[in-house]
Amino acid sequence: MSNPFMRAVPSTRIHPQRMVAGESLTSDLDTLLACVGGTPRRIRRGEFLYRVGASFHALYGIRAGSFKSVLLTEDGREQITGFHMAGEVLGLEGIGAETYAGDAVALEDGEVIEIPFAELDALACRDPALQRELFRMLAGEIHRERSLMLLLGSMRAEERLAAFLINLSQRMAARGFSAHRFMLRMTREEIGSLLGLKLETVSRILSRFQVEGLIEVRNREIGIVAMAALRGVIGRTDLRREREAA
Amino acid sequence: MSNPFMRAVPSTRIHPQRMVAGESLTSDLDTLLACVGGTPRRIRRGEFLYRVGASFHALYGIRAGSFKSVLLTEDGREQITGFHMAGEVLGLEGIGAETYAGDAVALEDGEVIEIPFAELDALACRDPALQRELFRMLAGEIHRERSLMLLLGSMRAEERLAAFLINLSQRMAARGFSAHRFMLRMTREEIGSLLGLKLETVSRILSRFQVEGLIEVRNREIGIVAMAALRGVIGRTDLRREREAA
DNA sequence: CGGCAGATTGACCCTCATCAATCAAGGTGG
DNA sequence: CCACCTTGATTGATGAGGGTCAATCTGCCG
Repeated sequence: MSNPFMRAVPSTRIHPQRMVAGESLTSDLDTLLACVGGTPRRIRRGEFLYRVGASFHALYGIRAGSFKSVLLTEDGREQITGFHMAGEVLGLEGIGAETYAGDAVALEDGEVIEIPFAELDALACRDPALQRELFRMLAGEIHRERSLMLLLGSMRAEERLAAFLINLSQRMAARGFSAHRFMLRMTREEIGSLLGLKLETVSRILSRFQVEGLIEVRNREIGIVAMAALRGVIGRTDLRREREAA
Repeated sequence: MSNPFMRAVPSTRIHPQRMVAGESLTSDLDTLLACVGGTPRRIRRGEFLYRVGASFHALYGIRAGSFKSVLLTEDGREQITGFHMAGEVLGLEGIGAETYAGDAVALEDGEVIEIPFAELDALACRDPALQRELFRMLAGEIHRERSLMLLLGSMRAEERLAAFLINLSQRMAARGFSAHRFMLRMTREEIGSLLGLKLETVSRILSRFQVEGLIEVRNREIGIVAMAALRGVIGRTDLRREREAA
């Protein structure tokens, strides 16, 4: 699983020399904006970008801030299906459907670009490159979700947390920020919701990782101390660990 | 969660009067074949339709038989991401990518139609309706996978099994077969792999459902005795059950 | 008939959810 | 500025749910 939580971005489209902290990189969003304009819109923490069932009319490119995608069951349970940061595009799952399939909520104040889908669609009919790009983004979405399914279906709690941290680290690095020290934008409960765990489990395992010298945790600030060891967590079974110790 | 495992098919595209056992219905596959031709190909149980990493060149419409989609982690774990039956289309996740994202394996002897994607793609550039149809199918795939994520992330073993059986029943009904009696095409282990459970748990819970009078199980033959009660399993917590009993 | 894959069932125990208490950090109003 | 409240995080105790190991059983095919 290369990227359990992040839309895969072909490395050929990244410009390493431009990877300075905070500078925006070539991304799905840039690709779209090169084709159509969009309307900027400020959004505040807790606000909904769109809600499940609302009629699909636009994609949203994230300029600043971060978001969560949320799904609901009819019996009231909710699950987070992803966290999203600047440069990513939200609302893709509405393409081909009449309505948005879930909620998108801002985790902090931010800014998005609203890209009307009608325009995009009209353009895509005449521009095969854009059409291909849209397919590529949808396929990326499918890939990302499959990776998460794999995590939810076959990993243990420790492995899930390790995979989550590694992924966040990679995404930060890809955006030009430090891969070893970053702030979580979401609560423990939200992390648990994504990973299929309870918030107490998330908290306990973060503490355990700290005791083991893998990471440093101070509230929402994460420092990755031993990346290799963190990667090693994925794949290890506790049974094995105990038997080796015995 | 309307359809945890099945690609959603808008009801307007179903022809109720045609729902006779075994007759093929209007499906994604028919829609594609109305646009482009395809090459029929017989396939035997256990054969691979395509493998992860193989270069993406075609979609496959299932004419007969059933298939599983499988994903692998680099550390060797595998997980099934879906079972597919006649009328459904495989390989969608390759659209927009260069390679197939997983394996597709036949669960029994069957027949597929190979639809070269190059042709489809060329047509889609000139035919907005076809383009829209492809987007719709991709969105359906995303929707199906999100539902499975929800199941994996928030349901208990009993609920997962109940959801699985209900979904199979609906799909059988949609294809004109009995919704109350059908054969499983996959092993307990494969069911477990889809649902994030071990084969013993699958077996135990099927037995429990039988004792409770919800279903009848004889090897791979499933009879659904109390559909309403089976639906009721989803949402109930065992704690609640025990406290009510006490 | 024997062999084998798949299914069932039991015994045991590990992982994680649950319940609950405490703590830290911010924000608000006096 | 401090008292107060709220939200989020940590940590402990306990037990249920489901994984693991293992024995047995069934049906099927050569």
